[in-house]
Amino acid sequence: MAVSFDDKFNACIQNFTNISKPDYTKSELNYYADFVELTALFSNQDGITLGDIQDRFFGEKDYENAGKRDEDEIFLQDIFQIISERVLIYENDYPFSYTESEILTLKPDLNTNNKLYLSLLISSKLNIFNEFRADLTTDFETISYSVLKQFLPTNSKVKEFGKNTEYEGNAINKIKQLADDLDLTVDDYELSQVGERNNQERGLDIIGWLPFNDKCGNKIILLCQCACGKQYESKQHDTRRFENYLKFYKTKPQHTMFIPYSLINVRAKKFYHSDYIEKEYLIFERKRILEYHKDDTFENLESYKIVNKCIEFMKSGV
DNA sequence: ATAGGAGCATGATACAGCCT
DNA sequence: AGGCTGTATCATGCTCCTAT
Repeated sequence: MAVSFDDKFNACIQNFTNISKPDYTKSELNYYADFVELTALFSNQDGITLGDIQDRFFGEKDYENAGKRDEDEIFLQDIFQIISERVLIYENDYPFSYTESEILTLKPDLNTNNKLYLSLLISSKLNIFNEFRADLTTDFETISYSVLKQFLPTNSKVKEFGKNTEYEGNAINKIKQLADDLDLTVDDYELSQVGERNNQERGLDIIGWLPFNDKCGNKIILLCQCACGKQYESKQHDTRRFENYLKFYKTKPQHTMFIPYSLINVRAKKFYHSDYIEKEYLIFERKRILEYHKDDTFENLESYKIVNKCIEFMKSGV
């Protein structure tokens, strides 16, 4: 009854084929750019052009007036503008080449970071890679863990609190153990509000802190949440709950999110979708994750296998 | 068996823009 | 003005998964 890897993969390909045009909101060009990159990944080795995407998105459409047609044309150009930007900002990490002839194609030889890029791309399209959802979300947490370790000074502590956690018992017990590790006390009333039968993590996936040898609770602490789904906005409150459970001492924890989407807007030196990102959050998005992933964590993950399968699939030229 | 969590789909509602 | 249409937002519910 076990579904094989190949079956799952084929189901994903089918999911992708069934979507001729994803219906994100018009302004979400990033998401469309991701979809275009996926199209290039699953095309045969010839790559794709703006015209191919035009056919895929609007092939059936009868235009009543030229204005609408122009509007769609500009929309497509804006998407490819984002892709041109990505070529520049991701440099060697970018797994695609976008040539002078304006063909988007997968590079022939991909290094680990190129594959990690593809993994993040796939993880941000869980509706398509639905069959691998569990693998992709747990692997994303593992990747985020490794990134945070690389990002923080070498003596800092980084722990997984979600999947693969070393903390045991129900949520209340996990939080108590964590408080102990951090030399903090818990707010008993707030903690009593957590169900005894809640065995999970209450929205904290990873935690990192800069330790001191003393037992004083005054320290820099990062509370991290990993979110693959498109609704990462709505998960931003999750780590805030820990400000109720734990009595932080003279410092505020740094709320942090890991997101597989590409959010850096180079020209503005800010984020795309900036209005979705709350105050006082540190964001690790696609570009930053690639910048700080330096060890071999990724190569041992299921998502690495999935990426390789995609590449193999593309080269077989179906 | 059960609870909790992740993520998505769906449907109701409100609203802006456009046509007549 | 009235009505049509596409779009955005929100709450709800569904499915799948995991830990106990």
